[in-house]
Amino acid sequence: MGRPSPDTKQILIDTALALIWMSSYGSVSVDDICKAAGVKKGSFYHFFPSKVDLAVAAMEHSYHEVKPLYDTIFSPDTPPLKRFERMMEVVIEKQTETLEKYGRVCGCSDTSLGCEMAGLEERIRVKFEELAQRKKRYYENALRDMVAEGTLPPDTDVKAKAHEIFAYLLGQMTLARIQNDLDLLKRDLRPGLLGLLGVQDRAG
Amino acid sequence: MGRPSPDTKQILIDTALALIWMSSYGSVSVDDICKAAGVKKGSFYHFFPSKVDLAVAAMEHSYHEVKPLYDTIFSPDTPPLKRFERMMEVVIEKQTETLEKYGRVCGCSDTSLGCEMAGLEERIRVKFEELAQRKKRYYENALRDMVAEGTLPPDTDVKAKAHEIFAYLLGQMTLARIQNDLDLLKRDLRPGLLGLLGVQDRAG
DNA sequence: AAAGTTCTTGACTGATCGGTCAAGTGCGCC
DNA sequence: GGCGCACTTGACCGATCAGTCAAGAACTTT
Repeated sequence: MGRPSPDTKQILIDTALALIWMSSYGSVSVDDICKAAGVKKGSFYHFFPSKVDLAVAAMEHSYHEVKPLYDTIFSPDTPPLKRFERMMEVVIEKQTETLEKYGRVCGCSDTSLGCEMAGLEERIRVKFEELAQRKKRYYENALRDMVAEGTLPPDTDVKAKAHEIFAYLLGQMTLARIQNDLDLLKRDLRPGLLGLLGVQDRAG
Repeated sequence: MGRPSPDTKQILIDTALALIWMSSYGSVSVDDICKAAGVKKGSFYHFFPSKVDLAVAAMEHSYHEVKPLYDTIFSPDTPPLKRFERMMEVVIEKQTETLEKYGRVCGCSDTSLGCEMAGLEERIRVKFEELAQRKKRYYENALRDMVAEGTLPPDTDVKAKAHEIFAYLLGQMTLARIQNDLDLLKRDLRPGLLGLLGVQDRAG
């Protein structure tokens, strides 16, 4: 067929992301990905020198896909606390989507991949750290606005608090994934994050 | 040699736990475990019908190993807030141990195994859920004491708060594992958990 | 229209995977 | 002292693993 499909690479990335997110890196083979993507293995290795290269590309792609949404949620035009509240809503919406689309709660793909592979593949660890930094920057930015408006005390360690919030989100999503249960996330995500922010709950 | 080694089974469990904790379930083969344990594969399958059976046994074993410590930390003889503070110290001590012993921050073995395998092996999901429940019971117990002594408001949802704390710990440990970095854990674990508890930091 | 580049194809490799098996080997017990 | 059970051994299985390769097909460039 020659050079007909210029998006073969993108199909591979999308397929791999879905398969690995649903199960795990180790349990999804290159053959699995190729079969699901309708692409031959030779083509796979034309675009990606190895399986981990595809995984790294998938991490990068998944971030670029949600970045516009992050920019909207964390718009300086929105009151900072509302940004966090909107983010929690979106997290739950996204998890509901994967539950419907893939039949299970999938959690955060970067975290699952990172937890499994960061110790074995340095490039995955590096990519995770890069994306984590970029996400935490949104939180830090909002926290600084909260300090400015007086919602948080002026001596707040913004970087530390952003890390705490990130860890908490990641923990809740990972638990939801492992237990394949959205109800706990829906019930407990919000009050915990508000507690971390040090603001009392004034009901949804 | 006949029947010389009555602890072959235990050696296999210990070896498997260490190897899987360091890397991942998928990247450690039965051959790897046998080789590291100095046991032949036939013996492995004499004791365990499959690789996942060993993993489940390892999860169970790791819990029984720390249970006495949990009982000490969460002794009703200790003021409840102090229990949480002591637990955080122990978490950091344990992570420091694995860093020295295995050369990397390993996080929580159940979480890593659960995150990787819960969607593929129902028995691992079930075992994770059982152990998570048992750990959360310690937190709930301490939280009830905090309500009783007036540190927490009487309408506190103890189960929800225990879940939040569990998720936060799990998130911090998973991040420490992925980034292979103990410093963030040391800096941020404590203030975040105190924030979740709704008590201000009165310095360590 | 010829040459060069990009992509596809399918057959192939050696290594490794989880798991099996028959044949021992040494011990406790009658 | 011999029977039977618990355990060990090493060879073995078919399937699958990540990755390779030579050949060809379609497109671009000249």
